[in-house]
Amino acid sequence: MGRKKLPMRRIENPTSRQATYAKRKDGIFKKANELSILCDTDVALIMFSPTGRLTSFSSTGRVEDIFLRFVDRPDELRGGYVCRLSLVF
Amino acid sequence: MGRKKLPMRRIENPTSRQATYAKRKDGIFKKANELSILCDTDVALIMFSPTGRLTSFSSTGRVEDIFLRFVDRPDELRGGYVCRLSLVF
DNA sequence: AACTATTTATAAGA
DNA sequence: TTCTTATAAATAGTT
Repeated sequence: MGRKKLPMRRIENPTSRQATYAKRKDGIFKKANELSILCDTDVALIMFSPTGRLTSFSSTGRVEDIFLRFVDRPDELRGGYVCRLSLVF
Repeated sequence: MGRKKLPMRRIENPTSRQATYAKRKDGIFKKANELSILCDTDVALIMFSPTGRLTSFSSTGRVEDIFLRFVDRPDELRGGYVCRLSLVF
């Protein structure tokens, strides 16, 4: 989106990187919130900013509660994807 | 987005709810992946489908690794938001 | 599973 | 830094 298409790689300029983080953090937050409401499902989200600040979101109770439901499942039922390894968009 | 604006409440029709979940799950996945690449930062995401299936994403290593960095912080530094309580969009 | 009309997110710019 | 806006991207309803 936006005036130009952003190449999908690390933004080298620290000011731009932080600015993009601030905007996209809000966006993904909103998406997580909407997903949990529209689909009546549980979502947990943990994000660290480029400067190390933490933001977390949980659709219900605490992040820990949702995380516990995650660790209770065997690996093969965790639906796990790791960035840059098995994810290609 | 889409042909009509969706009211921000639970989608009652189970087929529509699952269809919307499938689309938006992919979208938020993509956003999480892009955020971690563009801003060179860590992101973890856990989502349950309306039928209980789990999907997880981690920008680095395992979800557990990022979660451990979360629990290591005192509450006031966790940047926590809970849907429908402190979040208003 | 694809399509496309619309809505939404956001990169630059002010 | 907060606001604007041109453009890219996501997606609701449809086929």
